[in-house]
Amino acid sequence: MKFSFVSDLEAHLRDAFGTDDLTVPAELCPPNFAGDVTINCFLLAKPLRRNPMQIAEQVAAYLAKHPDVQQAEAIKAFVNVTVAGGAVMRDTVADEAALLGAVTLPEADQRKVLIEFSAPNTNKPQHLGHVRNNTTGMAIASLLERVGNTVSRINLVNDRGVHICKSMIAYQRFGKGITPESVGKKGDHVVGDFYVRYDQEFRKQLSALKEAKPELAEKSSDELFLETEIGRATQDMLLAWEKGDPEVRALWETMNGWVFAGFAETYRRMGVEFVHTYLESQTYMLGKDIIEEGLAKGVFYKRPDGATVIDFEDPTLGSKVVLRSDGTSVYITQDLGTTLLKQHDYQPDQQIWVVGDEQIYHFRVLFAILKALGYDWADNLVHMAYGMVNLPTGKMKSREGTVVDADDLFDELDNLAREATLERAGADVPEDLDERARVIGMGALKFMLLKVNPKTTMMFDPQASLRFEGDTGPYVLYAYARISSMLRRAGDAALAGEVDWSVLGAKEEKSLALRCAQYPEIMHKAAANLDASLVTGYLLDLAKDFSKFYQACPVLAAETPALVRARLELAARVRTLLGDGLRALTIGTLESM
RNA sequence: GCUCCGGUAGCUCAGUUGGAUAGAGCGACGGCCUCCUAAGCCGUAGGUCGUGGGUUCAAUUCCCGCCCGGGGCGCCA
Repeated sequence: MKFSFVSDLEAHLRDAFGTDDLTVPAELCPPNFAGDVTINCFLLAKPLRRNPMQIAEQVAAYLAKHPDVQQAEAIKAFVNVTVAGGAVMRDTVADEAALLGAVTLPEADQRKVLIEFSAPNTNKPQHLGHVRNNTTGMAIASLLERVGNTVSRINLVNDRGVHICKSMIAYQRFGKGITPESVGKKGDHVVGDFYVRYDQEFRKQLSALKEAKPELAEKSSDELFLETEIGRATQDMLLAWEKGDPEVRALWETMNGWVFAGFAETYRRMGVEFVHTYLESQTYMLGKDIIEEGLAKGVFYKRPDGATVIDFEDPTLGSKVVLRSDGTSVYITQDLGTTLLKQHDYQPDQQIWVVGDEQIYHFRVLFAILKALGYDWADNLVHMAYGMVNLPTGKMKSREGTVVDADDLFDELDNLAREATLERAGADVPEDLDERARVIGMGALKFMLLKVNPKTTMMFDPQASLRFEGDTGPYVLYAYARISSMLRRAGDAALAGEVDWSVLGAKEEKSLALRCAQYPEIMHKAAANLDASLVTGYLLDLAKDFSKFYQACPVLAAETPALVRARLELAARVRTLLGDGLRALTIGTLESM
C-alpha cells in the first residue's frame, strides 16, 4: 500500500532528520482503534535515532495538517490516521489496471520454474492425500505464473516396480479376465481392487507360513516377503518385466492403460494439467552414469563391501549409499538421473517438487549430492514439503480401507452442492445446475485444503468439509456472485463516464478499498513463500469486508447517482480481485448462486 | 539415541523481518429478510498462547531446558 500522505511524510522526515532512504511502514489500523491506517513509530525509532513516542507526536502533528488526512492521533508510539475518503480511493482502487498490474513482478525477478507434483503410483486410485498434493501443486504453479514467472507443470508417474506387479499377479489369479468396461468401473479402481486382493492373499500365506514355522513369528512381513509363494511369484514377475517378457509386458501395458484412463478422469475433474508426464519405466535406469562421474571426481567412493557411497560433511546428513554392492540403483540414483533430465529438458532457473514432508531428508540428500557434484543450479532446487491429511478416525491407510477416495469425495461434494443449490433456488431450477454444483463442490474442497498452511498436518473432517458456510470457498464465491448480480442489474450504462470517488468515505467503504490495496503484496508474499494459504486467507478477508460493506451501504439504492456509481465501481474492483485470486488458486467462479 | 515439524478458545485453524487490548470459522446462546441473493449481517459467552528460565523498552513470535504428539534417520520407494 502506498499513499500520497505517506510519501509526503517520508520526504518530511528525511528533511527534518537529515536521513536518506527512509521508508515509513503503513499498516491497516486494527479494528478496535479509530483510524484507517496506522504508522508504527517503533519501526522508525532506529533509523531516526529518536524516542518512538516523540516521533509519533511529530508524525501526528505533521499529518494533521496534510490535506488527505482528516485526523491523526498519536497513542503511545502508534499514529492512527483517518484518511479522507476520496484520498483513500485515489490511492487504492481508482486505477484498476495499476492495482492488477502491480501483481506482476519486475522482469528481473521473473523466473523460469519447473514444478513437479502428483507423482502417483499406478497400482491404486488417488485418495485425499493425492488431492491435497494435486491442489497444492496446481495452486502454487498458477500463483507463480500469476506473478510473472514462466511455469512448466510436470508429473512423474511411478508406473513400474513391485507394487504394480502385485496388482498384476492378483489379476492373473483372481481376475477372471474382467475389464473396466465389463464391470463398469474406473480402471484405476479396478487395478486398486486387485492390489487389495493381493494383500489379502499375501496375509493369508504369511499366517500359514508363521504357523508352519513358529521361529519366524517375530519377523516382519517385509522380511518374509520372499518366503511366501506369492512373494516369490511377484519377484519373478518383476524380473520378467525387466527382461521385457512379452506376456508380462502386455499385461502391464493393459493394466497401466486402465489406470491412466482413470487418472485422466480424476485430473480432469480437478482441472489438473501437465505439460509433460515422465514415466518411471522410461527413467528408472537413469542416474548410473552420474555415479560413475562422481566416482571419478572423488565425490563418491567404493566401500570395502562394494557399495558406492557418499559421506557428507554435515553430520545430520551422515552417509548415503548411491549404488548397491551389486551395482544396481537405489531410489536416489534414479532421482539424480531424473533431476538432470528435467534440468536438461527445460533449463529452468528453479525446480520445485511438491512432495510430502516425510521425504524432507531424502531431498536434503538429493540436493546435497548435486551440490557436491558441482552443479551450480543445485542451490535453486526446492522441496515444497506439505503435511499429511488425517481423518477424525486417525490416519488414512490403504490396506485398512480407511482412505477417502478422491472420486467418491468429488461425487459427494458435487451432490451436496447440487442439493444446497436446489434448496436455495426454490421453484426456479437453474439451467446450469450441473456447472454450479461442480464449481461449488470442487471450489469448497480446494479452498478447504488450501486454507491451511501447507506444512501443517491437517485434519480433514468429512462432515465439516461438506458445509458451505463460514470460512469456506462458497462464501467467497457467493460474494463474487452477488457483485456479478448487482452489475447485471445496473447494466453497462451505469459504469460509463467519470467516477467521483470523493463521495465515498463510510468506514466500510474505506476498509474495503484498503483491503483491495493489499492484494499485490499478498500475492508476492504467497508466491515467494510458496504458500497459497495466504491467498485464501486474504480472499476471505476481502469477501468479509465486502459483505459488511454490502450490508451497511446500499449500492443500487444509494441516495445519489454519484454514490451509486462510485459504490458500484468499488464493488466491481472487489469482483475483479476475487476472480483474479480464485483463478490463481485454480478455483472457478459463478455469475449466480 | 540423533534430527525435523507441531502444541494458541470445546473443535478446526490464522497470527512470518519481536510491537497497541492475541483473531477467524464452526459449535453454543441472542438478534436481523415489506429493502441490491439470509451460502449473508450484527451481538454475547469462550484463552495461565504446552511448561520453566533467558534476551529486550516490548516475547505467541528470538535463545536454552523440560513435557506431550507426529514424521524421518535402510544396499525400501
